[in-house]
Amino acid sequence: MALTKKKRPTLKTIAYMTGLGVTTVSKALKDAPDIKDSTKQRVRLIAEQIGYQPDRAGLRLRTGKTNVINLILSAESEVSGMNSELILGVMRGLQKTQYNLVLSPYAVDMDPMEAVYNIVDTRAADGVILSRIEVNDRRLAYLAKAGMPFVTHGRSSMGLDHAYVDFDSEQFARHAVQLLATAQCRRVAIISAPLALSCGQYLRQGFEAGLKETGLREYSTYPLTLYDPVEVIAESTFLAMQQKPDRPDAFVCCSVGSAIGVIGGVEKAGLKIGKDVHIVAKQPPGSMLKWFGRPVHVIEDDFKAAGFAIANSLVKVIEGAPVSEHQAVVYPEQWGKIVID
Amino acid sequence: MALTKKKRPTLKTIAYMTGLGVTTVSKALKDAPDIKDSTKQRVRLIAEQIGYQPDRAGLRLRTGKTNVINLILSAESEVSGMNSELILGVMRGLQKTQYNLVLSPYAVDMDPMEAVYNIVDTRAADGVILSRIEVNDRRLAYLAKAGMPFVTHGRSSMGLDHAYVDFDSEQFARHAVQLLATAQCRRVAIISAPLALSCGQYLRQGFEAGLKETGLREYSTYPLTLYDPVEVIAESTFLAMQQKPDRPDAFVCCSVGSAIGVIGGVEKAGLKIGKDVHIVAKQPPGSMLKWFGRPVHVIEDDFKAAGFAIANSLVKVIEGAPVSEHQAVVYPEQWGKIVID
DNA sequence: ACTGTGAGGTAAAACGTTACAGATTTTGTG
DNA sequence: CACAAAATCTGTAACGTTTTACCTCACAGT
Repeated sequence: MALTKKKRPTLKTIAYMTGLGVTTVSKALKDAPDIKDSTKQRVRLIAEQIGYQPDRAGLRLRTGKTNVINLILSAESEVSGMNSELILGVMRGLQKTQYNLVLSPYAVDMDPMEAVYNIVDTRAADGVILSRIEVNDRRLAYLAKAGMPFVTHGRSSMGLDHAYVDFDSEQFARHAVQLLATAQCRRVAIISAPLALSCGQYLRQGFEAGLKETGLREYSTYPLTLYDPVEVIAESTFLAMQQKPDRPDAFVCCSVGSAIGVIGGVEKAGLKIGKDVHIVAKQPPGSMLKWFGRPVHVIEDDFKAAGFAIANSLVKVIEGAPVSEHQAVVYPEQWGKIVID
Repeated sequence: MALTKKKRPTLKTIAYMTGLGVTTVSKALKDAPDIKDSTKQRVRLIAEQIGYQPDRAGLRLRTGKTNVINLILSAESEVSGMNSELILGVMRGLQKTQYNLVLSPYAVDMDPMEAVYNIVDTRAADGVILSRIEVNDRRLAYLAKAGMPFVTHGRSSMGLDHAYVDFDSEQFARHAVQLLATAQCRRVAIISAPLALSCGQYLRQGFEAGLKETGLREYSTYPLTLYDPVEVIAESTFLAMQQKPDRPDAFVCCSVGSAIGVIGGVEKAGLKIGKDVHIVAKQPPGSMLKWFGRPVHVIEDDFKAAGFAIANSLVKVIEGAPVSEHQAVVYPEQWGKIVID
């Protein structure tokens, strides 16, 4: 019985119920100054009662405001744990806001610009979140020129002033080398990010600064990045371990996966982590790394917190806040926590 | 230069360019039967040229079609790897379609129905994807009654015919017990999903069927689920190992995290995986579990593939396909692959 | 009595789209 | 050639919202 097909209430509904005009209701609900207080009260009461919620399509059509935030991310599963944490953080940051989060994939086999083009010229979102930022990232240039607000996870070095939240990769790499120096290491290898990415650059800089400060040498011929499969990293590490006189005795790993690969390679060569080889790794909080039970120096990079901060910043930037006030480089105060079996 | 503020082309633009009416253009683009072929050609050509794309807001306002698919997921990071893979799969499945993927968080501290209510009565999506399905899930009942298409990751047992993609948990648990029986185990514990979840039920059924077939006994007093923190699982396992005469010598682990916890607990007690204790675990492909180098029987649950299938099914269901044609229970053909150090 | 002012309200238009009911042109038939 | 029928095209209204410009009324000042 009475499967009353209650239609969604609109401004018109409220107008009818109050006896006012649609315009008046609209203004009352947004607290315009030219509506009597008592009227506003009345309108709000009814709106509340019947559960009025503005129609997103009508609003969007009229005002151009989409109430959508678009998160562009790689559709590959590499480092998917990182993506996952970032998404979670963004979701939480957007939770109490009016914004919907939509995900745009960007496959490796397509032009990275495509997603950006699409969002900009269909005006599909009020703001955009990007990660995997390149040193010279055309996407950012395009978004900036188009006047589309955006916040990136990672800085860029193209003289473009934009909002970002970034882990201090430079400091991480420097500290990592220092830690390894105090552990009496001599030859250190780094499994970094590709140099095309801005974090790759910062890691490099920090790493080299660390080498200079400590006098450690780099075990170079090691062109791996954290995007390489664990298998590959393990195998390369195994091979490196065979270089009897000159084998690396220390690794800086910029991801959990690469640390695991290195552990695998080292142990396959019959050597021992924490004795023959020392590792400093970056990981998100709660990573499984510690359950490996190997003594690895760990520095935490909290992707979820980053996502949260990014979401908050983006909302502010959309509301017109200057991007210069939303540029954060973060680093855990308590770094170098050592996890031992 | 000429930063011509090119406005987005609309039907009106094309109408003006072709000299036709807006209605005609609209119909031509959707291949209506009452438009001359040559006209359609002409309209399509121009639309192509100027890069016309229908306005989502206008369309949605007029037709009620949102072109949005909503994925509801827990905002907690527990088992986030799984979420992540599922999301990736869904993204890929929606890649070439007209649909946008929007993510709705559902925090533990809020009514699980809230997200569903919201989507339904603001008509925020054309279809919904749900996971973590309960035996008797009110969300599904509500969606069904509201006529909102949905596909779940997991079955439900409430006599409601709906579309789903599900891993065959029952078979998994049964096979797991069989594998453990051939390894000469006697007392087996299971770290399952909560019984409130439908997969918890299936796991239980399969587990008990396996016990009956093989004559193995359950090490019961073990109320943990895969949602418990790894630390807790490790500690409980450690304690269980102290029950000298009656300690479990086998574990069925329904997630990577629980397997890791069990490994931790067992080894803390000074026992050896593969000798004193055997483990069968379920994991997504590419999990880090194998790098633990412990001999664990592994059966793969491909969340990404599930997400992909779910997305495809949902699109079909939205288009009116009967849900009975979109009910899949999957299980890897090649199961019981054994990973040894 | 006329004018001006401010408070409180409103109708109409517009955003981009499609359904509906016509309108116009072309074709077929006797 | 007339006229019906078919083919092709079009204007209007509507979806829900906000903006713009306008209306009405009461009241104060002259």
